[in-house]
Amino acid sequence: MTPEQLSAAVGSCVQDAVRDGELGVDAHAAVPERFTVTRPRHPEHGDYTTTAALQLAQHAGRAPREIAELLAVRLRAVPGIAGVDVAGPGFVNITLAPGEAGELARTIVTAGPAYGLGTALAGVRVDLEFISANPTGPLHLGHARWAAVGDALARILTAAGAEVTREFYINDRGVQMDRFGASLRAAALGEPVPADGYHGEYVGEMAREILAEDPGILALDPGASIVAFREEGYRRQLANQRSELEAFGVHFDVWYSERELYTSGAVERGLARLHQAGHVYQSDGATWLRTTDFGDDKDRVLVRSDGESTYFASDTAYYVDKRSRGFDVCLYLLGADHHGYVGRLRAAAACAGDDPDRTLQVLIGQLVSLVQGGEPVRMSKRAGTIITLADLVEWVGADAARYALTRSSTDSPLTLDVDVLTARTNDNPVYYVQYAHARIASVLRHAQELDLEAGELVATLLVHPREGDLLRALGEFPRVVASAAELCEPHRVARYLEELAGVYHRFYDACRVLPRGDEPVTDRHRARLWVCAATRTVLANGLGLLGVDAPERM
RNA sequence: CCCCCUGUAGCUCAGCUGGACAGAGCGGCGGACUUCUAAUCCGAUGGUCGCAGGUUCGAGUCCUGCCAGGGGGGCCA
Repeated sequence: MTPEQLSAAVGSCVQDAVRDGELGVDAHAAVPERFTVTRPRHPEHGDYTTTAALQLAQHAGRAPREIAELLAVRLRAVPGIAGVDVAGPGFVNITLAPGEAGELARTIVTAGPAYGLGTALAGVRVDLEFISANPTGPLHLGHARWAAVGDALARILTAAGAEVTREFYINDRGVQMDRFGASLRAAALGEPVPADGYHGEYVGEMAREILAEDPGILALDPGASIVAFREEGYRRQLANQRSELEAFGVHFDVWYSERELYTSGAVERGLARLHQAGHVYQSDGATWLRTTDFGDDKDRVLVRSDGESTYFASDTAYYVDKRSRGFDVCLYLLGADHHGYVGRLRAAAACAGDDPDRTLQVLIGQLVSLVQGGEPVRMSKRAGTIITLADLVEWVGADAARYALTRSSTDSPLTLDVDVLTARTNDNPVYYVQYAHARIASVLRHAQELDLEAGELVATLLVHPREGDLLRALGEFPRVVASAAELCEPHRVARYLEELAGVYHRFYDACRVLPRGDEPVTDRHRARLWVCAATRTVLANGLGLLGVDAPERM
């Protein structure tokens, strides 16, 4: 019996009790159809606990303990439930019949890669935009966080049934691009880079490459030369970013150019839509969007008095364009330094006629910093002391990097310690999790060598406390995936895997799986092999959601 | 002035969207390798959950106000 099935059983017991008028609750009152069952911290509280009675007591005419007793009577009649106790103020503690938990091993092994998938977001089309760096420099550590988190989130939302498009918005329009071109040209000429330009070492390197390939580029008049450098630099930088991300295991379905937004007429269409909705006005020679109609603290300029469109115009038009491409939800992953966007973006969505609560979701992630030798390492794309995504992958490998970046809540600032990450010690929990997987793979290899097929599962033999712990942990996986998707919090999967790995290691320590020496093969050996196979499946599925490899050997 | 995030064990951080006596890893202390991978496990130690109120059967979790740290507020990008 899975937690989901148990939860449904509790729900139907409640419904029946309400229907029979046992609870003193109005039959038409809003009673939840499902009550979550949780794993109690202490074993003496049973396998699962529900607080349904405590919740029902709010609008019932009976004391919580009385309700709990009534539910207990009904739950005891449910097949697969061995015992029900009422404790404390009205907790209902449930103990499953021997073998019920063990059957989960069969369920998991049978489902294989499908174990953990859900349908909560079935049919929902999600546009997930993340990173969206300027094509003027390498991807840095901050981008690395969004790359890891964004890709993991995409995988998790997909597992919850959503149809996800990973989208990268290329900021290839505006003065930063011109500054990039001017910086490249200055470097090629051996002149100092303008103060407002780009000063990283990569600028000089790239300038030399461009010059080597096209020596005539400096013969152009300065304006044309800057444009030529800009375009060639753009092309190379974008290609670099793309290959760095592929090396990191992150693949985007759509690379959307801001320029394209203009050449395709998307900006005009977006502005027309806003005009039509009546939220656009002229003032001081500029075109404004009345975002204050929808909670923004001031109106925003769409077209400046000099005729240039603002970034806000692009962002708004881009949103409208995404919606017109059929996405139900536009999900943005932004750094904390862009949180000022959220209010105006929501207002813009509302101006376009949408309900931002439904169609727009913005995740604000805190910044990443780096320490080395106890000293903070400044990272600035313009200053040149920059740690890139490629550096990180080279130093610690994609797995460790992705895992370290994904296991923390994006609400927390993340500090990566170069010394720790480069030392390759077991400080990094990814090894702990991967080791559990490799350990199981090893056991299963030995089983195969012994010609010991898992065979028939006699689930009632799985009665050791560590086996119970492991099975209960395995049962949590679908709910972890579902909540990670609902809350857009990939780190929940990582934390769960660490817990599962720990539970497995303790099981392994206490429960011998394979027969020793000439010991005859028993059903207990076989049952434990089933549990190992199930654990391996969940570890592999979970690591897969994070984009981290599940190694056969370590 | 306004907005966002954070404050939990020596350190880095979880805390299942309000439940039972507050958790993990790392560091430090003490143990376990003739046996399936010791990248592991076990034990002891370690916390007025920033402070003060409030909501209720019940608060690390929700509300209000403070304190501290970080990040933002533009006809910049």
